[in-house]
Amino acid sequence: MTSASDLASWAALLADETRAAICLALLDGRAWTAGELAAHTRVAPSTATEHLHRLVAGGLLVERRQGRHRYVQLAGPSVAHLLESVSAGIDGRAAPPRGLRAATADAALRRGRTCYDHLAGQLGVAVTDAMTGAGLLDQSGGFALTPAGLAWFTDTLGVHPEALRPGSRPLARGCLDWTERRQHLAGTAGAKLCETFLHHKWIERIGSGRAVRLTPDGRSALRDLLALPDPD
Amino acid sequence: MTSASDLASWAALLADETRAAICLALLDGRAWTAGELAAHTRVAPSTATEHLHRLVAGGLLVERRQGRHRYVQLAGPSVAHLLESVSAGIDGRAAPPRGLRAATADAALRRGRTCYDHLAGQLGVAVTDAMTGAGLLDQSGGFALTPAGLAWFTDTLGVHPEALRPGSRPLARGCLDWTERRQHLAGTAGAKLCETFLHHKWIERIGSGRAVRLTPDGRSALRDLLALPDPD
DNA sequence: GCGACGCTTCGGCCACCGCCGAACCATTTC
DNA sequence: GAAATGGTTCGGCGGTGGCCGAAGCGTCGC
Repeated sequence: MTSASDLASWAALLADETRAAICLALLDGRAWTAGELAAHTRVAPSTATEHLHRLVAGGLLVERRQGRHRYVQLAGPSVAHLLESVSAGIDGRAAPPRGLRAATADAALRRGRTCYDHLAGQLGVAVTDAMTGAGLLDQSGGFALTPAGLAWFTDTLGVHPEALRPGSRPLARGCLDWTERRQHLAGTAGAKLCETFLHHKWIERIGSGRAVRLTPDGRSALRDLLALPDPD
Repeated sequence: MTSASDLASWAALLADETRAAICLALLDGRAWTAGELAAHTRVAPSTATEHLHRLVAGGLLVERRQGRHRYVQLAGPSVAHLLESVSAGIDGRAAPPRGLRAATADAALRRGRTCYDHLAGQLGVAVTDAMTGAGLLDQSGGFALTPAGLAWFTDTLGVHPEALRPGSRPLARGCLDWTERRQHLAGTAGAKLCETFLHHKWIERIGSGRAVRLTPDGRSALRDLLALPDPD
C-alpha cells in the first residue's frame, strides 16, 4: 500500500507553482523544450532545469535529448490520467474564473481541447456520443470499439490496422471530462482519432495551449462521417 | 480550468509526510481526534494542531468539536475518492514492501479493508461480484442497483428505504481497487452495506487501521445471503 | 474548586527549497 | 574558427515551513 512518504514525495512534485504549471502545460501531450517551459512559466532557464530534473527523477516526465535541445513530456497516459483526475477533483469545488480574458480562454477550453493525446471538451464528448450512436463504440460495458468501429478507423479514417492492435494500453477507454462531466473517448483509439483530425486539419490548435477549434473542413467531415450536426 | 496555483496549493497539503500520513489514516472513513493523529504520526500535539488547521482550511478535512475533543475526518466521498485515485496511481509503479511485518499487514489489507466508508480488497470485490451474479447489481452500463438489489437492501439487510433515496451522492458507484485492479461497490449503497456488515459483526476491524476481517458469522451470512463460497 | 486532560497559541530554531546571475559546456550557424 | 544559441552547474540569498517546548485555555472528573 502507499506509504505516507511515497504520497508526500509524489505530491511535493506538484506542490510548487512552477512545476504545477509545467505539468499542466504538458497535459497537451506534446513534447516541450526546456526553454519553452522556462518562458511559459516565466522563470530563468536555470530554474527550469532544476524543476525538470526533479520531475524526471520523480517519474512524472520523460526526456529526449536531441541536438542542443532537451525535450520533455509526460511519462505516459497513466500520469496524464492521474493529473486529469486531480485537476478535475480540485475543480469540483473551485470558483468560476475572474476576468474577461480568463473567461474567454475558459470558454475555448470548454468547447474543445486536447486531453493529453485525445479530444476532450464539448467537441470530444460530441464525437464520442456520435460514435456511440452510429454503433462504432459500445459504452454499455465500459468503453469498447465495435467491429464496425474498428473498420471505421481503418477504412474511413485510414488508420493503419497495426496501430490499433491491443497492447499494454487499452484500445478504448473512457476519460471523465472535467467541464462536461461526461465521458469521452481515450486510449489508443482516442489518440489515433485526435492525430487524424489534426493531420487532416479538421481541428487546429488555438495559440500555444490545449484549446482546439473545429475548422470548416472539420465541420463537414464530422457531418459526413458521423452525421454530426454542427456543434454550435 | 485548474490554475497552476490551485494545483500547487492542493498538492502542498499532501506534500508533507505527516499530513500525508494523517490523510491516509483518515481514509478509513472514521473521525479521529487530534491527539490520536498526533500519536499515530509521532509528532507533538502542537504540531498536529497546525497540520489539521491547514488541512481543514484547504478543504480536505472537516472538523467537529465535541467537549474537549476535536474530531476530524475527510471532507467527503469525493475527497476520499481523489485520495484513493492518487494512491492507486502511485502504487502503479511502487516496489513491493520490505519486511515481514509490512508483508503481513499488506496481506491483511489485500484481503479486506474499508475504503473510506465502503468495503474494498478481495472481500469487497468478492461481495460486489456475488451481488452482480445474483442480479442485484448491474455493471453493464456503469454501476447501478437493480430493482431486486434495492429490495435486497431494504428487505434482507433491513436498510431504511429513506437512506437509499438518490441524493447528491450516487447510490451505486464503482471504485477501482488498488490491490485487485477490479471495481468494487461504492456510493451510498456501498456505505450502507459496510455499515450493516459492521453492525452485525459480520466483519470486524483488525487493530486501529483500515484492515477488516470476516467473522465466522459473516462467513455464514455471506453464504446465506449471496451464495458466496468461503473466500479463502 | 481543584487537578487532570486535550488542545491551542506562541516563540524560536533549523532545514529545505525556489530563485537568480554568472560562468561554463555543447551544438549549430556563419 | 568565431559567434550565437540552448542548456547546465554552481554559489548565494531569502522566504517558507515543520518541529518542539512552554505557557495558556476550556472541559471533564472527583
